[in-house]
Amino acid sequence: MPKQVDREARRRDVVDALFRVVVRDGIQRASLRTVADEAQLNIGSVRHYFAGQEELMRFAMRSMLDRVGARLQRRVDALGDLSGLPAARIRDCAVELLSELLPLDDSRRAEVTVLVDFSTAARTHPALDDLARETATGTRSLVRRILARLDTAGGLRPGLALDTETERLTSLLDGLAFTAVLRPDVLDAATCATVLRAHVDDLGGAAA
Amino acid sequence: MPKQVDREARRRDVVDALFRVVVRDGIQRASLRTVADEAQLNIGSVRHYFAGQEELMRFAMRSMLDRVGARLQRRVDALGDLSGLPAARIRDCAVELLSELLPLDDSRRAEVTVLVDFSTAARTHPALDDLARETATGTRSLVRRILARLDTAGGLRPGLALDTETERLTSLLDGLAFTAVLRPDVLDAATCATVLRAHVDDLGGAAA
DNA sequence: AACAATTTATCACAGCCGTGATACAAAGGG
DNA sequence: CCCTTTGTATCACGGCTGTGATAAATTGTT
Repeated sequence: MPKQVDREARRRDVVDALFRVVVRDGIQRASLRTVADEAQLNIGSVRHYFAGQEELMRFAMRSMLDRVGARLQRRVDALGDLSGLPAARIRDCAVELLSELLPLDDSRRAEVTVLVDFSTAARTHPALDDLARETATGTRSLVRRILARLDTAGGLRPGLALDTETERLTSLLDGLAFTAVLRPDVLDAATCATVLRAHVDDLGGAAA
Repeated sequence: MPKQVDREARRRDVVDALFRVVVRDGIQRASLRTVADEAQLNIGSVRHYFAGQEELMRFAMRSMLDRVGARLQRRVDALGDLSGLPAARIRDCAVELLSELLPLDDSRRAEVTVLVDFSTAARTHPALDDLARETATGTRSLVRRILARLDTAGGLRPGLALDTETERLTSLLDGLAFTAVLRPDVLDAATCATVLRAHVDDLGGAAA
């Protein structure tokens, strides 16, 4: 076989460059040429590893979903078995886990920025539709599982509907992420965390 | 004086055409040429009424802010004096008012779609920054006033911090609007309304 | 009728874009 | 050494963008 180049690694390099462009200049500016420049590659090389713009975009969004999903899974595994723990402790874990979806540091800010740009772009780009849908349903699925576990541990006030609470908490997270990314001058990371904490505590009952 | 053309009316026509393009194809596709076509005007005419792309965009976003703001003000005026009313009734008014910010029908869906597109675009378009900021702070200001009035009417559970609750409710609204506009298949109008209702009721206490 | 201001309509230019086609370099297997 | 495969680089094309410059049509006033 000819040249020995790690194809997958190259693709990841290109996608990383694309993420930097999206975070810095927005998804509109993420053309094959600008991404190639950012990756210090020739546009011909980029086109060698990706069939075209659409495949690059889809692969990039899929990579981001996998990345966030993997980190979440790692966090879940690290928590281990929670059965028998006091409700307050489980609430802490819930906050910790959900915090992964908020732009509380530069790394997560970059991720959420990319996801917001991709999700909004998907509205008018059919090629990204299924991935954007997966993003929305994935978050809901995670939130629902967390609330369910919280419930079985007695960490949920009686009279709350799981369906409604799932949408409520998910929308709260989405809104926090949205504004924290787009308007850091209006909503900073600390306030983000405070609001999430307040909501989860509130779900558990009056006692702080 | 020469030709008799209502300059402001023409500008409004162009802006309405721009909104239609943004809702249909996204803000990226809202070029001078496509907007002129949508308005059934020559690009030369559009450029006669607007100095350039930037002024058109700014004027359009300002128009949208004014439109939503005016409708909100009308709603507030229609409510009249609420002092002395039972807390439950005030909660109803709060829900009614805040529902204006959610895409519960086609008209509001179009508005929210435009605002989401403009707000995300503003992240990388300095010309729109102040208007996007105004959007975010305006919503917060409204939510805060509503919560404050709810509080004085005894419609707020004790132990809630106004600052935090303002951010919480605002983020909830933003998240609902965001997903309802981008993923109507995941979050429909009815669920939107249900969640808002549940949150406001929850702020008032256990009793539904 | 003549004029002037407004409005409408075109043309041209430079700059992006994605992409097809193609040439060239490099590297490992025969 | 040759040859095939892989990677890199470049050119050209059509299409879109905003915008400057300019012409033409329209309309009210004088």
